Amino acid sequence: MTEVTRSPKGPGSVVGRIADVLQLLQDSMPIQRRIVRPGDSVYQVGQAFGTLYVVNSGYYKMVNLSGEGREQVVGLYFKGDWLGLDGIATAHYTCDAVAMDTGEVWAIRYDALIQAAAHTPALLTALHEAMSRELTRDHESMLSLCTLPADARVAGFLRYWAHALAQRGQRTDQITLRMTRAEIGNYLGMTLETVSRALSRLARGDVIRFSEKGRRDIQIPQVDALTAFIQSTVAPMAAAVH
Amino acid sequence: MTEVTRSPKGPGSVVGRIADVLQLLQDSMPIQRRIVRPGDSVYQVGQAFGTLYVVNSGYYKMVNLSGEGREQVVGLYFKGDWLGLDGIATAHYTCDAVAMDTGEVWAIRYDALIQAAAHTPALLTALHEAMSRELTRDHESMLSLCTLPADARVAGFLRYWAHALAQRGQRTDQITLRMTRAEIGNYLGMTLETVSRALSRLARGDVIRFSEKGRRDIQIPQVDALTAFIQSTVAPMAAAVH
DNA sequence: CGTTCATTTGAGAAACCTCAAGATTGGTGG
DNA sequence: CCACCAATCTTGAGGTTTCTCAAATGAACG
Repeated sequence: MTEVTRSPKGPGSVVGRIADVLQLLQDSMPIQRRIVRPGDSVYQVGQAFGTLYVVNSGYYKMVNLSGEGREQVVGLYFKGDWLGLDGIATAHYTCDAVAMDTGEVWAIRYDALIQAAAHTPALLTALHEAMSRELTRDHESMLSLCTLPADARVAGFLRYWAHALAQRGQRTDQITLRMTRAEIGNYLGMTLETVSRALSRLARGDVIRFSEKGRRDIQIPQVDALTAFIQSTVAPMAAAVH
Repeated sequence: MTEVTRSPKGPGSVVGRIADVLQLLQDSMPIQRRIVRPGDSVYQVGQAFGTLYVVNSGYYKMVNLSGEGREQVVGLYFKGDWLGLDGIATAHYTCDAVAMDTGEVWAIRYDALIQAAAHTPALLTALHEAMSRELTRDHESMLSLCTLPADARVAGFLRYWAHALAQRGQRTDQITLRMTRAEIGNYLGMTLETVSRALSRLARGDVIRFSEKGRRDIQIPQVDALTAFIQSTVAPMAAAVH
């Protein structure tokens, strides 16, 4: 375990760990702050790699483009997440990182990071944990894509978003999605109509509620209900044991 | 197009780079060699993380298990690939790494690797490239899963396997799959019957051929035909421009 | 040389997609 | 503040892909 100055949020908490990494970077590295607006690209596919970006605020999607125009959202990113890790191997970014809201990213030169890590090993730990976390997250995405029906994937998406907010100390009973139905559908491997129908069914079953403010504000009375719903779609006969 | 066949061992070739990494590890790190047999786990989910494994020979799959028994193959690994990277973030492995054939992996203590990297920076580069490559590969998997019909995903799987062999200096016109139809289907998000039908259709269209030796030996006269097939499924009306 | 597992193929069912029409929302200019 | 426009969202009906269930064939192994 690396010994980093702990944030006031409490040692060991996820909120604290995310804040700690940002603090650590700020203290030990040359950081270039960059404000982005909705739709801005942090970096684009094909661009020469050289810098990593750590999210300080805002919401971001990573979009993979195939040669012939197929387009795929392959990841969502929040405060404390790292962008640009895909570019290390080939020295070119392989995706577009797009801001879904106004926010701030911290640009960090990869070579400078490696140098600074020589006398601040915690930097290396932070980088490796970020990459490892993303691998695990990708694997969970594949698990959802391949084993869950559409409604459960949407429920899983909401749970993931709520969990990401909770980890960052924000309330999770009411979340505001930064994505259109089409973007959600692309991320989850279904059409926008299927997303809409899935949300309607979840609302009908009282797993979620739509706020009066608009269809992108969703109330989640209890996150556990989402988990229960997902499990019910995959093992509907769990009680029938004899 | 990658030029692998021309000078398989030449400097700068992919074959050379994979061999170089193995050589580097061997020269600069304490390595523990470990022989595995088909079905053996290199490591298992939940186990405490501590060591990474680099494939020296054999074929491996990474399997993600959800709590309730859902099971998902999330990656395939060949010579030179790293196993165990998912364990860094949480200090516990999050998947099972399973050998699909007899082979040898090199066990490397993560902390020893970090220490050795202090005076051999190339070790760090190799680790980061491995993680970054896997991220990019995961993104490509998601792209396939979400945007391609079943037949094209099977074609993409064969192309991926052939490409992996070509990068390692092996012939690619005849490949022996180490996976059952059920495993392939799990990896590609479809049932074993759909895999079987897709292979039959590819054979009928002469994109592949079955060897007389058995249904797991597949001849690929030209890898480009697989690419053409994939593109034909996603843009069938490409010629109709007016 | 039988037993077991893997594979192929068919027929019907289910999930999801496509196409289409309204309804709602958010932004913009009058 | 209101009216309008463009984009987004919802819902329905019908079509397509893929899954499920089933049976037969082929391969592997003691």
